[in-house]
Amino acid sequence: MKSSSNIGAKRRSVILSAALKTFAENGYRGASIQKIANKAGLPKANILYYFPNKKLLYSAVMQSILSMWNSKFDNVTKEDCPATSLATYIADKMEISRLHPYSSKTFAIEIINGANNLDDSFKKEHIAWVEGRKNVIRGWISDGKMDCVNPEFLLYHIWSCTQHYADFSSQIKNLRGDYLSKDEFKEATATVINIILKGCGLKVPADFKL
Amino acid sequence: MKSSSNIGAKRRSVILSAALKTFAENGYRGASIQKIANKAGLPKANILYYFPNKKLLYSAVMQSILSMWNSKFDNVTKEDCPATSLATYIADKMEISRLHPYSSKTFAIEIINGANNLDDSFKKEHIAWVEGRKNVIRGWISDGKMDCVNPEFLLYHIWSCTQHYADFSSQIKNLRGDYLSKDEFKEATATVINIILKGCGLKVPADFKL
DNA sequence: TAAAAAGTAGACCGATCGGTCAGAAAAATG
DNA sequence: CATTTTTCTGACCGATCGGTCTACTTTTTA
Repeated sequence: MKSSSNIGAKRRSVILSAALKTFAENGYRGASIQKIANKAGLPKANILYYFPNKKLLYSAVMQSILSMWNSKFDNVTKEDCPATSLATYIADKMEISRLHPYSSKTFAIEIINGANNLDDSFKKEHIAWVEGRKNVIRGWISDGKMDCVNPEFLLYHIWSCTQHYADFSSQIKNLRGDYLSKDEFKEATATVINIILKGCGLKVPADFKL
Repeated sequence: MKSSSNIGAKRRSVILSAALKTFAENGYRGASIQKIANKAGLPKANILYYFPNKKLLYSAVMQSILSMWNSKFDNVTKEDCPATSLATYIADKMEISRLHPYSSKTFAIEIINGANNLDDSFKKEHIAWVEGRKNVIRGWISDGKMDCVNPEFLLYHIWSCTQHYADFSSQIKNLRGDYLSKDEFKEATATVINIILKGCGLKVPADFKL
């Protein structure tokens, strides 16, 4: 029956991950279909069999990245503990940077280049998400649970610090001689959490564990 | 006399800024010499008259970016006030993000893509610079002037938060409807300074002005 | 002012780009 | 087994790529 779609799904997945890595290392234009094909171990024409053109392949890669970005923080309300919620969010984002650096890099390049290949639907979703999270943070502030910090700038702050460990990993490697180990990543995560939470007038909960 | 080198210097400068913008918006491969020529208002062959090939043009662009990276923080010692020094450094970096976003973006893309086009000499300089700054921060910590924060991670923290406002400006524009105004940039700068300084156990000096 | 040097620019080159196509190979179906 | 459908792939296409070359114009120099 549909074991045909089985091999198709497997190929698609191989191509997507080869494409993700190639886009992250070369940018959109620099990632030729031939390079992607080489990395996937398939002839070029086979890539175009599964993804009729480069834009569609790129969109599929971008879609797989965005679907990975949902987090527990999406459902946090102002009744939740701000310290725990923010610390968890930061830790989650750091874990994404550690485990999926190519996704972070490809997304970063897309934004840096002007975000011209992102659906308007995603952009609107993103605006709504941020609006909701800002309201939660505002609630925490007006309840006196944390310092009066511009909620939007706080979100930027969290995104930038955490994504940095994926996007700028080559710089970090140059400075340290090697990529961060899992333990070093844990220490970096603790540092980011400490600075941001303390910087917002929050204490890292005693029962919070990485 | 050397009015010949005058027009040459002028052309070089026009080409460099057109190239910078084109690299930032398209990445290295996506920035074709033709695109750069169009943006500079010159025929393609004229670009190649001043910069014999694309790599050399890119290197020249990168060099002009790196020469802009020098800051007052380079000469700070552990005798200086950490709060003032760090606040000033952050403010300087934010000002670079505001005034030279294309430089920041082009540099970011280079690092994200693996930093394969940076001279080893620059990389070594960078390592030495970081080592020096880490020692200053360690001095502040051991003198009890600030919290015990991993100096390297603190530098990463500062770099990421400040460069974010240049590199991810398209995302910020999408969320706010427009780019940050000069005043909004000032507010963002204050927020970054507050979070990081407080996060390190420092107080923003009363006499510190943006 | 004449020679030399610097700057301009169109035509052109081989290589690579994204993408098409026809037909072979493999797999599923009846 | 026959046939239909899916998957695979080398050959090929026009466009664009980075880069060269040559001839022309402008500017500088002696």
